Amino acid sequence: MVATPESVGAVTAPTSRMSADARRAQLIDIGWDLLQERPIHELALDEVAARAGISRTLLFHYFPTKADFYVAVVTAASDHLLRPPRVPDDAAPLERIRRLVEGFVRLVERNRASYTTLVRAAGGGDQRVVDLIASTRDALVPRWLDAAGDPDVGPLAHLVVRGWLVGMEETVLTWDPQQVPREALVDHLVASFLAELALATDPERLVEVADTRR
Amino acid sequence: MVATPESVGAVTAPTSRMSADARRAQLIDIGWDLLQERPIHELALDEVAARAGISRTLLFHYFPTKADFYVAVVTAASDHLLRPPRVPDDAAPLERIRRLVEGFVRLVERNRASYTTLVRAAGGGDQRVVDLIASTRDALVPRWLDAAGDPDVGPLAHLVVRGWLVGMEETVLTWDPQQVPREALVDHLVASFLAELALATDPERLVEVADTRR
DNA sequence: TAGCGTTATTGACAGATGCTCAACAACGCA
DNA sequence: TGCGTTGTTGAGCATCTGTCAATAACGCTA
Repeated sequence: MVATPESVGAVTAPTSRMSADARRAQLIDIGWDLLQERPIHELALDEVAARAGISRTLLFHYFPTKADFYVAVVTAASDHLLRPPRVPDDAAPLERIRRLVEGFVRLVERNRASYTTLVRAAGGGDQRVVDLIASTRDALVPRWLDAAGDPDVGPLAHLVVRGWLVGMEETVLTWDPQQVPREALVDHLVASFLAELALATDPERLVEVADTRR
Repeated sequence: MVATPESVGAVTAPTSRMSADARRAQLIDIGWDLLQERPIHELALDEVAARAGISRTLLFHYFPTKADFYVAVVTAASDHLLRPPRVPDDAAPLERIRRLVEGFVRLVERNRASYTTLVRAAGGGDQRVVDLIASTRDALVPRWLDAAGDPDVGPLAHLVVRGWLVGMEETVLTWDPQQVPREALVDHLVASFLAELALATDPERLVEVADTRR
């Protein structure tokens, strides 16, 4: 279980003997909280242990190395934040894409700090974390293609849709609602995705995309 | 001076007394080489000093903390790799954008490992590095807008062009020339940028973009 | 309830690393 | 030749990761 914003700073009760699973979960929870405040190399395991009210040795009992601990924390956060979105089958492609965009914007609105921490972890940390984020992104591509009604596209479309997703991530993360209205952002992202996909598969369809914008 | 792929592993001569500037450059050079192999938190300053043939103390003389050293290394690499591209004024917008895309693809082709190291540094390291990469990207946006002949656009266009640039970065970095021909990639990116910009400013122009693809 | 195996838990220790301090030595200049 | 500037270093301190052997709490069975 990963810390949600509500549980941040929750003081854990003075610890007696805990079950292995509960202890692991507690430590990961604390690790995630602390990782919001500072990057991994500035985080001492002493502090994690202290917050849990246990000795540092016990931490090493559950996670052989600091890197292992780090990977466990980021993996848990990834499971929590990047849960694959559900798209209703009955809606039209345009509507399904809009739902996906809406879902992501909402996710960032609710967990901006956590999400930033997570994607930044993709860079600095362990190779396993880099791979984790990369494979999570890879897994996202077919979902968006399915939603668009274009499941079977060539390698170029796969490649650029993946890039588009990363670009959208950056766009939404740097988005300032004061400068750009929420609806304008969502509208643009939907049209942008359709245009990108059309360009990579069937350029004639671009005209249709233009139509949806008038 | 940042290490180019050619200078990697160059053994520096046994050191006598060096000028401050030369020593700094040498240390940054070595730091960059080592940063290609492993992330910053796995890099011991002992090793940097050993490669330079000096004591660890001297390293601290030039860079007060390890973080300072890291920032200096990444900054130097950024200056070298992200040098602002030159665009000829005489060409048409379409051609100028193509030049920019070509330039970036070529940059990645020549320095894939270095570039990956650099953008990954944006995540793991110091806050100053995060800011550096962010401001470098910000500075890139007006250049692309100028090239497209649309210097004065609204905040939405700024935002999405910035996102598009990050997406393109990801696309080119994960691009596998075996699966997608170089020309197809470049063609797509050019059209994609124009479509993105058109969507954010003047949707009617999308039709023109479609024309350039037939 | 007593005994016993399992395992959660810990204190003490070792090795590595970031960083400080005071002193030395090479160089330029009057 | 002498002197100030500065490039350079070894020794030492504090912190942090990781190890090891021992302890104590718990569940299970007789």
